[in-house]
Amino acid sequence: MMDANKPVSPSGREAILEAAEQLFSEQGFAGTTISQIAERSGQSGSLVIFHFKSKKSLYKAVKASIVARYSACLPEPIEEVEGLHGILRNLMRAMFSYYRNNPTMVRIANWANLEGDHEAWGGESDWHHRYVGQIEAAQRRGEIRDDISPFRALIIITGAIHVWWEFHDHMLRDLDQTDTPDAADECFFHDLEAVLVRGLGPGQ
Amino acid sequence: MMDANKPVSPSGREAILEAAEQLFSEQGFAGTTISQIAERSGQSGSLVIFHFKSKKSLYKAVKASIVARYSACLPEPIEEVEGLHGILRNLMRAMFSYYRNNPTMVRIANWANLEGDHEAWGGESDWHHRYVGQIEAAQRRGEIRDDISPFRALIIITGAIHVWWEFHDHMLRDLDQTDTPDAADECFFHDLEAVLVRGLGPGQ
DNA sequence: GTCTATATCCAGATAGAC
DNA sequence: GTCTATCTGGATATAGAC
Repeated sequence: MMDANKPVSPSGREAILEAAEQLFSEQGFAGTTISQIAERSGQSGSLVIFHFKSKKSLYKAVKASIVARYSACLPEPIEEVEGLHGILRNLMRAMFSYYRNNPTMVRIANWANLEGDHEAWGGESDWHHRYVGQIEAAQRRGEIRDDISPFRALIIITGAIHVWWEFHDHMLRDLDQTDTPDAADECFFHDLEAVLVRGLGPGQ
Repeated sequence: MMDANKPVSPSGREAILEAAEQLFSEQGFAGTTISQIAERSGQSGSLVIFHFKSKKSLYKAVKASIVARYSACLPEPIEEVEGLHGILRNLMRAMFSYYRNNPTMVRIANWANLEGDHEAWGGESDWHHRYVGQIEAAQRRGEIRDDISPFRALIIITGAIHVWWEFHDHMLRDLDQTDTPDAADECFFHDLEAVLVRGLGPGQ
């Protein structure tokens, strides 16, 4: 009789998937070996292959599982949100919590980008288009300046946040003055919002 | 008799270094093999080891050569530049041409960041501090709003440009409306500048 | 400096017993 | 499903002749 709920201690297959996700995110595909995955998951190397056929397809399974697990967390299409302030806060808050809560996904996406993997991150494109649409609508309502393309406005917003996380450690080590990482995130959020509200606002 | 000038056709060692730079930038360290480097450089695998001792140290040599070659191209400390507009254009133009002209460096730096290599890109830190200093000075002169930390202002500026290049292909494929890549770069530069000039400007 | 040959190791993957 | 044993290939690196 199958138990529909997640088991308390993960099955062998689950343990492998989890260990693989960690290791791929730390070291990338080429930098990770099946033995490492076996060791960290407490399973044997042959079991890894038994469950997933090949290293390559395990990698795909990891990505698929991430997408399945987190696509629900992607910024929701909160249609009622209006106004530059609302759109900005909504988008920024969603991205911040997204990046904060999914460190392995962020890293794997970065590896995948370098490796030339341009598929599979399915939801992302929809997500972009949805926000582009929101920005366009706000422009029509006169809430966002309309001399900037909505596509590029979105990149400016998301780019700053993306880079903040991509070089998080690097920046805190090198340049930041704040005490704790959390405080640094807060400050960045605050300053970025201030710049964007004014930079994207209407009027001249 | 040594020729001080670069030979027209690169020596074996140079050819290896060049091929290695390409391949590391395309596939990362773990994803690249000595055989590939040998093949692309037209040399033998043993020669690669002969010249560079090990794959690891060849990787270091590649990074060192990149730094040596391009550190001169880093945005210069044009002290006379004043005013938000001047600083912005100066920084943005420098970064754009930098990214555009050094694609292998950009990719290798991204690999290195994921691989956890937090040294070696020596000039970068000085470079950041210099710009932070410029922004601070402009704030004291009242040319840039002073409720934003100079450090975070720099991240907002450089972040947008960095991401633009990191996902250049991705974005052009997915979202952009312009005809040519060059035109897309132009437009992005233009829009980003417009947003930042207003977003970072003084007063309210 | 350049080659051939080779050592060594370990990766990914298979076979088959249990 | 899980194990042990094993295959095969390819990786880094060395040795030594030329």
